[in-house]
Amino acid sequence: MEEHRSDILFRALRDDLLADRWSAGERLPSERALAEQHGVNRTTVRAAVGRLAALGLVTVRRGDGIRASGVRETGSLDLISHLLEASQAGIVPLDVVRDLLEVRRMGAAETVALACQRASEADVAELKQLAARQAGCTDDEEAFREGDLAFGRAVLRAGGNLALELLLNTIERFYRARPEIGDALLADPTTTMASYFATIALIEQGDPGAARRTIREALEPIDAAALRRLEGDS
Amino acid sequence: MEEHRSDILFRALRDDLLADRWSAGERLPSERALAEQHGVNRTTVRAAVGRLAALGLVTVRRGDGIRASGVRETGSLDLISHLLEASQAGIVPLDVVRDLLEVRRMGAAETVALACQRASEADVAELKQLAARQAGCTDDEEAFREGDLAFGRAVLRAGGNLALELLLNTIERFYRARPEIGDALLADPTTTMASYFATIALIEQGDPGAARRTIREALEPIDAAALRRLEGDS
DNA sequence: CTGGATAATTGGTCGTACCAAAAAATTGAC
DNA sequence: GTCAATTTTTTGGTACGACCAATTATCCAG
Repeated sequence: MEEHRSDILFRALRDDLLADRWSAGERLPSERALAEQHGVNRTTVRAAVGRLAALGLVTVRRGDGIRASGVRETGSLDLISHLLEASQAGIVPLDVVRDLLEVRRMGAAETVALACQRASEADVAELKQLAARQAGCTDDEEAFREGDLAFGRAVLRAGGNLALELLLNTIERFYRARPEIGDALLADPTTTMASYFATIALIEQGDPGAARRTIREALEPIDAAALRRLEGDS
Repeated sequence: MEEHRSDILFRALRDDLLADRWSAGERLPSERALAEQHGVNRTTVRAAVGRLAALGLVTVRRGDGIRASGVRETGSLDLISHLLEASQAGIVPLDVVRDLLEVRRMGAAETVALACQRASEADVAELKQLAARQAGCTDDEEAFREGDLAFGRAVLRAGGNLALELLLNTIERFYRARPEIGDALLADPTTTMASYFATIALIEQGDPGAARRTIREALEPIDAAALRRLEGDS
């Protein structure tokens, strides 16, 4: 559990910012004031504010102060993992999940499409090997899950787009922050295995456009079902 | 110009990390050691390391230390803006631009597709108004450019996907860091205006699949041309 | 009112000291 | 000798207090 004092302060300020306690451009209290208000040292405040700045929630300028910056205009995608956590934020969590799943579909379709264009024979061979290895551990849930990630990363690498890899990292961080979401997306091993071979077939076929359509159409019902499942829980 | 001592140290460590000076999981020198090596206070080191951690380049644990984490596995998309800057990094800048343009095409296509599904009549009316306003300032370059951003954001808002908005923020930060890239993507106002009306028509048509294909096909030659132009410069 | 010098505010860095978590070294039982 | 528990060391997290530098707000002369 995160319980550093700077983490607590970070969360508090983050929630306030996401709840629009300060409008864009408005100045937050000074570091000294924040320190006194929250009963911590200025060192701690600076650590928390630094994280806010990295997320694009505030901009800090010496002599001026800490200014809130519009979330929608300057926020980083990394913010996504925080939107669910923010208790007081005026955003419905399920919308965030839906949005992220849409981005995931988009990223997955593009990844396979790029792999269609750029995958080498060695890449395809590796994918086949990974798929085969997965077939051997359909009973060991944890190993299967890890192998699933490895397969996804291999496709990503075959696509040869670093930006896309980084984008998927952010999404993965999101799953890690909320395991129940990752769980809701899991299908049974048999279905998953079938998707591996379908993906490999698409890549060998080499038609990016077809790959985009196929992947999208395959994921849409899965995501919709996951969303319904999550809706039922809450 | 950034010339805070923590910024300088941040860049130095970032470049070393991107150049794989430390392999994934390996420990960097302790904060105290880094402070001495770089002739700076530990406070400054902590500020720099905090930024690295926010980018997913390192993980910091009390008692353990600062460990490098594989860029491809845990890096944030925000890293993209830094990949070009990193002088010693073993990555060819143009590849990064190509990768990011691919992500941009993907995001743009998805944005319009979502707008097809979710744009209200008010949204479409706003888009038309923004396009009309742009028609009125085809000669004022700066105003036109600003209006262009506003139009893009309006489409994004019509799509109703916050994650996509945040994703585009990151890409925009990238342009801001390297203005020559944004410049290379600019078309003449007449062409741009035509793309506005084409976009609006697509949204009114309401066919997401068609929108994705159309937008993608429209952007591919533009991006390819920009890439060639950038290649010629270097 | 206006423009420029001046003062007050605010973030950036420094130095030191101490706490807490993790890892490394030591010790001791078997 | 081996391995477990314990102690020591290392390392990040926080606290004060002080001073520097950029920005803004203030005040005063013209």
